[in-house]
Amino acid sequence: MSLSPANPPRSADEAILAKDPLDRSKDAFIAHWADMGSSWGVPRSVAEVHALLFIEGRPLCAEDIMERLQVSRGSVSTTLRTLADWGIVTRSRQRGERKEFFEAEQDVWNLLSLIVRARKRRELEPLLAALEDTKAVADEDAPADPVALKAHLARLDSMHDALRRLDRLSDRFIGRGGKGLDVAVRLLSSLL
Amino acid sequence: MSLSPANPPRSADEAILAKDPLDRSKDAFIAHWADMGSSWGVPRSVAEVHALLFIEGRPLCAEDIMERLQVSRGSVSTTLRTLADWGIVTRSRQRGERKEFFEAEQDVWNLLSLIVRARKRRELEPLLAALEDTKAVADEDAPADPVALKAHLARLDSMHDALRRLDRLSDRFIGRGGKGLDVAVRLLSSLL
DNA sequence: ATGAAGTTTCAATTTGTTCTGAAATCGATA
DNA sequence: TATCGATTTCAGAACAAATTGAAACTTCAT
Repeated sequence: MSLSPANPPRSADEAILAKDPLDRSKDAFIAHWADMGSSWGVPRSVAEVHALLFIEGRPLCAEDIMERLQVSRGSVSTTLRTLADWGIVTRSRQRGERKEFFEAEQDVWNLLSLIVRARKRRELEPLLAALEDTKAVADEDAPADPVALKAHLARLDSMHDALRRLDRLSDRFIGRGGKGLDVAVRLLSSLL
Repeated sequence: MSLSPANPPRSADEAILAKDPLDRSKDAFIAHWADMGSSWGVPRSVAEVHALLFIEGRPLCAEDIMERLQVSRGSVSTTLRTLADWGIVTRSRQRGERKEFFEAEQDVWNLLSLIVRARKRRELEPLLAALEDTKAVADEDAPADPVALKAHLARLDSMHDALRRLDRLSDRFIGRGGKGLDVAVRLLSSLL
């Protein structure tokens, strides 16, 4: 059991318990980041662990996280695997320590790039493939109503084209060796 | 009750029942769009209704949607309100009809702009405000460890700055008029 | 006013997701 | 290879979200 500054708030409005202002601020950050995560389909606890690692800015081990966030071993384990898969958290060994430590990407643009990259791979690419199939299905056999068919294909195409464009763009700016998200943003900003 | 080509698949792999290829293709689109929605935190049924309206490309009434997607009246009502709030579906009256009809934005770039705009308002802006508070909390009173405090504030700032930048960017390119996103993407593409 | 058609609301339920905790597994050490 | 600390797995528990269905409400025509 721990006597440390634990009890992080589970929702954005409860950051009231910790004593040290610094810890209260960390708790607040964790809570807000978790709220954001939730509404983007990231499990709350995943976002919480990430927020903790980001805001601590130093490697923590599983136990540290369990105590600080008051979650189970199992949950921490799965959560860390997820974050490592996305590439926004990296495992590291600490000299002389047997256990693993984890730390979060600290550069925000890099962080955002990694997030975008992961979602592109997991979601955008499969959708593009699916849209191809969907188009194929439409004129498989018996094109009953040629006019309706044409309009339908036009709709699918407009969607497919737009998404493919975003896909290619992100390859350029976000993909490994790409120019970087920050460059893209700077460029756009400068172009008024 | 309906004898129409109903029974839409609930998940991407079941688009096997309908007879007309056109309908099967529509079902496939609906399923894939719904899958995508789910992983972005949009309730499946909301994404399904939107996909149906988009792919039909013509106004439908609540009853049409209920039958086609086999969902309850209540669900359709809530769902349509959500979509209307986001601005990607509009209500319309049909000459001589008492009931309301709904149709989806057909221009994909416009659609994407509207989605981004809605999420910015609902999620990004509140988060930015919350980060301000979070910074304020940190040096409320008793700055126990000045060095740690400075590092902490630096982390919060880097996050805050990056997000604020995205916020301002989206104002420029997505704010009101339709073609903003389209233009932004074209610009970036052309800049290699 | 009254009734018919359409829509919204909301409590109860169903459905789906995340978390826990203990057991199994891993892997470094001696 | 036996041991010990650390990690992963997984079935069930706990929790959260979405859906239903029926009642209440709104609107329009007469």
